[in-house]
Order: sequence, then C-alpha cells, then structure tokens
Amino acid sequence: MQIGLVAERSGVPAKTIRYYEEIGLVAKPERTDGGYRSYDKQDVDILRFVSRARSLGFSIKDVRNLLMLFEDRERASADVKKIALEHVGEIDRKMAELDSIRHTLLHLADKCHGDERPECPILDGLAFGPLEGRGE
Amino acid sequence: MQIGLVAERSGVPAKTIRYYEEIGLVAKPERTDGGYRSYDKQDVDILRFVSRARSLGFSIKDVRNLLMLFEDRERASADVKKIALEHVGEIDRKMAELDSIRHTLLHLADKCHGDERPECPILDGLAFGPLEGRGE
DNA sequence: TATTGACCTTCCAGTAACTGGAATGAGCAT
DNA sequence: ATGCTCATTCCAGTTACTGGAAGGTCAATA
Repeated sequence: MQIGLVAERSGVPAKTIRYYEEIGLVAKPERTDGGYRSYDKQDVDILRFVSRARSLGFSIKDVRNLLMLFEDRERASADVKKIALEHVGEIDRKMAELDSIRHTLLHLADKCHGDERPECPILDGLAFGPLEGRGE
Repeated sequence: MQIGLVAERSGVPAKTIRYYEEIGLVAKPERTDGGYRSYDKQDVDILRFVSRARSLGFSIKDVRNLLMLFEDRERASADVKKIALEHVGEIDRKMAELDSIRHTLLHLADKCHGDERPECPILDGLAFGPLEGRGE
C-alpha cells in the first residue's frame, strides 16, 4: 500500500506521515524498488490512532509515550498497566472539560429564543466559569 | 488584576495572554498609569474557556468563532442557536473519539496481568482500529 | 530617600508541528 | 514514447506559542 492510500484511509496527509517518520514518531516503512514507501494495514491503524489523539489535544510527546506503551516488549507488564490507567485518568479529565464546554454551548443555545431578535446575553452572566460549584 | 494573577487563575501563561491579545483573540485590556495591563474576573473566565478549548484540540480559529458566538450582539438569535448546536455536535464527536482511545487503553491495561512478565500483546491484535464494528 | 526584588513592559529570536511548492523520478495506460 | 498520476526530496512558510534580553513600575524595607 503506498502513501496516498494510507493518507486517505488514516486521515493523515501524506506530508504529515513523512513528517512523523522524520521525527521518529512512526517507523520507517519498507521501500519498493522505485523508492516508494510501502505500508500495511497496521500502519493505517496506528496513524488513525495518532490522528485521533492529536486532534484531541495530545502532544506529539504524549502520542509517542502512548505508542511506546503498546510497542515496548521489554517493559514490565505491571508498569504498562499502571501507565495505561494513568492515561485513562487524563482522558477522563479531558472528557469532563469537553462536557463543560458542551454545557456552556447548550446554555447559550437555550438562551436564544430562536426568533430574529438578537438577544443571547451570555457574557453578561458568567457562562465561562466552571459550571456549577467551582471544583478545586 | 494584573497579568500574573490572571495567568495563575486562568491557567494561561502571561506570555500566551499577550500573544492572544496581539492576534486579536482577546480584547486589549485597560492599562494602569504605569502601563500595566489591568484585567477583571470575566477576563479570567474567558481565558479559562480558551485554555480548555485549546487543550481539547480546537484551533485558534475555532476558538475565535466560539468567542464571537458569545460576543456578537448583532447576529440573529436563531443563527447563534444553530451554530452553537453545531458545535455541540462537534463536541459529541470528540467525546466519542476520546472514548475510543479510552477503550483501547483499558483493553491494553486489561491484557497486562500485572505481574513482572512483559507481555502486553496489543499491537499483535488490532487494538488501533475502530473498536467494535467499524462505523462509516 | 535609596535600593532591592518581584512583577511588569516590548522586542526579537527560537521551537513545534505541520504545510505548500518546486524540481524530479516511478509506473502504468494509450 | 508520451502522457498522467502518484511518488520522491528539499527548502521555505505558517501557526501557535515560548524563551530571553533589556529595561520600567511599584511596594517594602534599610
């Protein structure tokens, strides 16, 4: 499978795939006689995973750690478990924040009567604060 | 309130706050006689919102649109409602993706027996694909 | 009142993570 | 052999910060 198809299937532009290879985020693929990069299905899966994580605000460094978690055969099983679960915690935090923005938006939509009158008084209130009883 | 305190309370570094001002993402604040920027509580709320959105993978452009949604007094109410709800859809998509990564991680953690033996055969399977019946 | 120290200012340079474009090569179809 | 599409490398540009220098503000203290 060559890079264009992988790009299409994974949602990661060919340019970005080459960049990821350059910085060592993903492994160098085989090359055809003509020098073309040659990928398989798993590469698509990995790139899709990377794409997902990136679009959710994980840094390249984060993603690197996550991938290492899957690939590292040397690391003790208990370690992997521990780190994986820590990442789940991080994800839960992100989900809570998404939900917070979701609430803010829903609140805004709710305040709009849906007619033509321009009246969505959200900034006048405190729509941006931590919703419901400030945690921490 | 001066910039350092705002930085601390919003979680956005002072440097970044100045940058956001420079690109017009947030409004220029008042200045004290000495030339210091002077903020109020709402500025903190706005910056916290920005910070949240950015850390969840929304681009500056996205954030700009979201903020405009709250601030634009001219736009028809029905419009605002419509756009806000579209953003909610986008957020739901993000939440599903987060959940997908969450599942992948949980699956990995589950496969680790927790003892010392390095055996977490996740890449050997298909842990990176769309989990359970490929949607789309 | 002078000075110290924390915090602020602007400006400019550097980094991270892409992204676009030029120049060129590969591989298949007419 | 001539297109055409897709690939290659390389270099330059963009976005969104981030660090550091050089210097000003301000409250507290010697």
